[in-house]
Amino acid sequence: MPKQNNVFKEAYNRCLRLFETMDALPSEPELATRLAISRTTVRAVLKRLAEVGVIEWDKRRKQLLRRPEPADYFPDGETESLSEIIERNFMRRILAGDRRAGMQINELELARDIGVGTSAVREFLIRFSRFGLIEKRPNSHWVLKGFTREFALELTEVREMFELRSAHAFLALPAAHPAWAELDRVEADHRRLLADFGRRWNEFSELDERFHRLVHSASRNRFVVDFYDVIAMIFHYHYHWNKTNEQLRNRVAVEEHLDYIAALRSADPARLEASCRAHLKSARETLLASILPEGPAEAAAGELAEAPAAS
Amino acid sequence: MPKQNNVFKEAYNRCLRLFETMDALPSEPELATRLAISRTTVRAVLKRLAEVGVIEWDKRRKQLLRRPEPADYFPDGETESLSEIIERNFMRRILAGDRRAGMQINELELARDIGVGTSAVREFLIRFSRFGLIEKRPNSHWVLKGFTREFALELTEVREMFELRSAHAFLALPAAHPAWAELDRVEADHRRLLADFGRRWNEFSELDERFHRLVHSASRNRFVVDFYDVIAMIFHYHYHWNKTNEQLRNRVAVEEHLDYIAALRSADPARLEASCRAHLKSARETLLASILPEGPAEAAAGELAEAPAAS
DNA sequence: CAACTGTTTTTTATCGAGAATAACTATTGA
DNA sequence: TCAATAGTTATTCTCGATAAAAAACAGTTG
Repeated sequence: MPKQNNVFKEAYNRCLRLFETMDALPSEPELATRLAISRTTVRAVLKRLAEVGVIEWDKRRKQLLRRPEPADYFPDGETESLSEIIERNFMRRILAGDRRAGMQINELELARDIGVGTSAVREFLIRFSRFGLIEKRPNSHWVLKGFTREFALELTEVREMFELRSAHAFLALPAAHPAWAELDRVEADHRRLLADFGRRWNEFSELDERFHRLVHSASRNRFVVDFYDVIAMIFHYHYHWNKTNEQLRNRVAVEEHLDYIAALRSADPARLEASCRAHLKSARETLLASILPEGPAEAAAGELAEAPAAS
Repeated sequence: MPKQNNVFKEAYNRCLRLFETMDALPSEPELATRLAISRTTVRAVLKRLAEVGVIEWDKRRKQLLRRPEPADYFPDGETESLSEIIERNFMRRILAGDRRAGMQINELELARDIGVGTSAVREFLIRFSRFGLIEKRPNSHWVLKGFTREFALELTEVREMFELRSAHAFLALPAAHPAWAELDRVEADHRRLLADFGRRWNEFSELDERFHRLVHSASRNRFVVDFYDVIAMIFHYHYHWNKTNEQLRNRVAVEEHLDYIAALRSADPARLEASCRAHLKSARETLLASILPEGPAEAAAGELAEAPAAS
């Protein structure tokens, strides 16, 4: 079974969503641009829509016959890409389940458990390795280094270094730079969120990433920007699984962000430094608090795993 | 033709080299440890050695029949691993050959040109992408971002941030830490190199990496340490292909290293800062000098390549 | 004739197979 | 008995095949 047509299915769903509020149907190239897919897939989607009776399609005469209904959509599970499936499964395993450091990771077993080919798992692991949580023993297995306290400290150390530098670089951006406009929008979204916090507090995670990526982008340095992928990945799963005090934590973070944004606008480096540091400190503490304290048993397991590698 | 047996061949060659000066043949597990391979491969090697008549092998009675001759060795080229072959080819293409930024990279074409399977190329590109020189358009091609001036500046910016911090962390290492002993050895090797510089100056590249990795290791931060892989890769190919003033550059660098080492020993943060900065500055200038100045044509090419990505 | 549609070619994403290798288990002989 | 060896099983690494998706090419139409 080579390649699932999840690009098609996902595009089909997004197309339906589009047609719920759209009357004049756009041309094939325009749809392709809108959905960020190739025209080949657009035509497949249109063909199916015509078959199902949502639209009438004769060359360049396209007409909406009826509004899409919930039953028209493909189920969520089928639109997920293979790498997303693998990532979700893998992260659940190492963050939630049996996450002993030093544990071996078996490509074949992972592939069988998730129900995908080994190549997909291999490529995922290679991509994932840049996050520093796993390490390859050539011609042999992968070693799980574990989402440990050390990992969190190393991560936040670099994060703080990069973000402080980026924040200062932000100050130096010319007033006409689009980042300032985006900062306005991000701030407005923060205030909107705060106004209805009781209901929408769980939207914070997304906003958090958007704000910090904006700050990092001011560094104009691909290594700094790319490093945020590591942070985003960790925080994504962290937000996803660690629910203790979540609402309060998020509320504090929103306030800190607003202070941080004000500091960026103040053009006062000292104030920015203080505000940025304060926020980074509480982010670090939150992350550290979510990590189970490790006993010496864990360290021993790590050493045990180290030994057979040499032989 | 699945999988080249280059681990076997390389182990075979190293085994021959071992047997040139060895009389009592060791056991299988011991040989495996010595050659850092599995016993299975050791047995394959022994089997072949017996077939060729270098040894006699009956269960646990092994005997050397004759000394290995040059003709017994496998040719060197065949001992290179697949990923090394791909890396070398790829780097030659983008650093030496047609290195227009924005250029598309075609997996299939690369695989055909190099003469390997597509999976090997895919996996290489995924691994290589963390160096920030290429970027994937999902479901589509890779884009070469190019070894440009911007790349070099972004690389050195992070490098300087990390190395300064690591150098200061080095000062704080306890006197008993093994890094100080390694620093002694590295310094001694620098002096030895300097004593016979006219002949051995091209050994500097290796020593350079060893020294800087030692400094970075003091950070005790996997992201800092791993980042040196990017630097090492770039400098490796840079040393390999840019031969202008090479000897002089290396000599200057050796002197700077010695000053840097002395500064580490001085326990004087201000002196260390100055010495480290001076060396990093000249490293940056050397790297920048090796990059061809880019005209506006290059930037235009980059923009052109950006456009079709959306469609 | 520019934008669109129809058709064909190329490339990517994924799986399964098989050689090379590692890991595990049983055996042997001093 | 126990360390070294022999035999067996499991896993990684690589390739080739195939469907999905993208891209290129070739006609159409207002």
